[in-house]
Amino acid sequence: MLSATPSFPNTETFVSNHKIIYVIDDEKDICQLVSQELEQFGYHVRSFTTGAQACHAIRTRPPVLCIIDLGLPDMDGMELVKQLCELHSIGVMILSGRNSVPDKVLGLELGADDYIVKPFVPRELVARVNSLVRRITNSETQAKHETRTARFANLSYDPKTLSLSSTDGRQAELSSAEHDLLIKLLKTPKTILSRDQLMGDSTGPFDRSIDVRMSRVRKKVEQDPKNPEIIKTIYGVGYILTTDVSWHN
Amino acid sequence: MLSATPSFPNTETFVSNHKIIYVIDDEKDICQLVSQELEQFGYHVRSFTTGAQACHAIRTRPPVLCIIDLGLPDMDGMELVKQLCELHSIGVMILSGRNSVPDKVLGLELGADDYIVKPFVPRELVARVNSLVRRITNSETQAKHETRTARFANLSYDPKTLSLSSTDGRQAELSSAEHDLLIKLLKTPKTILSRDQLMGDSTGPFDRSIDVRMSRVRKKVEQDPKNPEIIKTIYGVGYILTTDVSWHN
DNA sequence: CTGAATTATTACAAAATGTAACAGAGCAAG
DNA sequence: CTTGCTCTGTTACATTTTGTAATAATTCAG
Repeated sequence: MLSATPSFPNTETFVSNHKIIYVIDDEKDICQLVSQELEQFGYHVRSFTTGAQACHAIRTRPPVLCIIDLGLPDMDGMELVKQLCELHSIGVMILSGRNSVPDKVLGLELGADDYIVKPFVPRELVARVNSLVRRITNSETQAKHETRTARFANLSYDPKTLSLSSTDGRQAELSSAEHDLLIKLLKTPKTILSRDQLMGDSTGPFDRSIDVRMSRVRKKVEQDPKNPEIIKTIYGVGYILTTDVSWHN
Repeated sequence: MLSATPSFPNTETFVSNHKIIYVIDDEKDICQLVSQELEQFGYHVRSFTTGAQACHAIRTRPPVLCIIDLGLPDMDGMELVKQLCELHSIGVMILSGRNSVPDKVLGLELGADDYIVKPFVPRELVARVNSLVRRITNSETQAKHETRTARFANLSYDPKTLSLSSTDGRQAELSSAEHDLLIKLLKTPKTILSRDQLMGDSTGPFDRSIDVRMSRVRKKVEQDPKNPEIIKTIYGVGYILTTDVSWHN
């Protein structure tokens, strides 16, 4: 049997980092504590003490997940959670002093992915963040295992051979980076994906490589790359695959 | 709808149920309790008291998620968790009597999505299951965007492509900010909406940006933008979409 | 009708995005 | 090892989107 294991696995290497996380809490101490802990694990953290500030930042630069205190000064935390969850597929963790079951249930049912009660153990918070980030950006692993062919618009993409073919006769081979991007879109169609979500890992915050990759994918996917129909840009947020996708063996 | 707890929002209807969940625990009582609770919420539950049985079933008929007790008789629970997480993109919740932080961290870092300590509150467990199922199925089939086409006045708006076309031949593409605005109007037709309601988030009280956006939307929507018919201004209050709206697939 | 308040529009600046061109890395063949 | 190729990120610049500020037009109370 497995007893208390003194050494944790070196999770830094497992989790793709440089991901952006927002901490929204009116208590500066909490922000600082959480930030510090997460930064140790390679995350890029920004703190906000009001909901309005956070909203603006989320719209400007969507993070991979938000850690939200329910007791904000300027708005109802639950309302913010709800909005966030409806808006994009950003991860939402509630960090609250309220320990009642109804509160937890309400938060989780509104769309939060986790609910942590203060006072909390920093290392456990990090583990939960890692877990959620892993789940959110999971399309990477799925991408590797996917062998079925995807059909969307008038296109057919075979992940085994990385080859794309259109009913109108066009054909193209994708590179692996292009493949990754396309697969992530195909796995989450009709959903806005932020640049962070599309970015596997290994990038700094001043990175435009996604845009270039997207441009390259569009060249092969779109009939008229200058007026994309299949992959649309959502200004200030990310990209979205507008078509349905079906998978075939 | 919601039987047990009328004070909670009716979010169960959002979660697509009839999903299969496996409960793996050597204590039959726990299995029974969890099963019963989850079935009330529409899940399809199967219980296993040994790891071997569960493994076989998982391979034969993969569930959307597994709830695993760490203390199994025939194998190390952690090992099972690890295998599950590596092999499939199945959700994994650990349900354990061990409350130590190292245990939690290990479990979560190995790949589990949640770690619940016994004794647990059944309703919270369900909420966490709902949350995780939502997250997992979201990444497969998700339509966070209105995908139907809206018809109003002599116009037709396709939110998938952000394109607007009129019976008289006019055509326009909306930007994403314009889209947001128009969608809000279309979702609540014949209702006065204040600027705050239309704004969504993140703006000070001295903000006229809505007016500008509205002006831009009108340029594309109205036949004669100088004399708007479809979107009227309510002086001192807000705006209103005057026409009926119907949605089509 | 007059004037203050509110809204519309225009012009401009800032921010975000698209993409061509370049450079470096990796790799296979010679 | 070198050569030539592909892939990929970076840079630079064009373009689009968006908000802000200034100005014009409209509404409403009196």
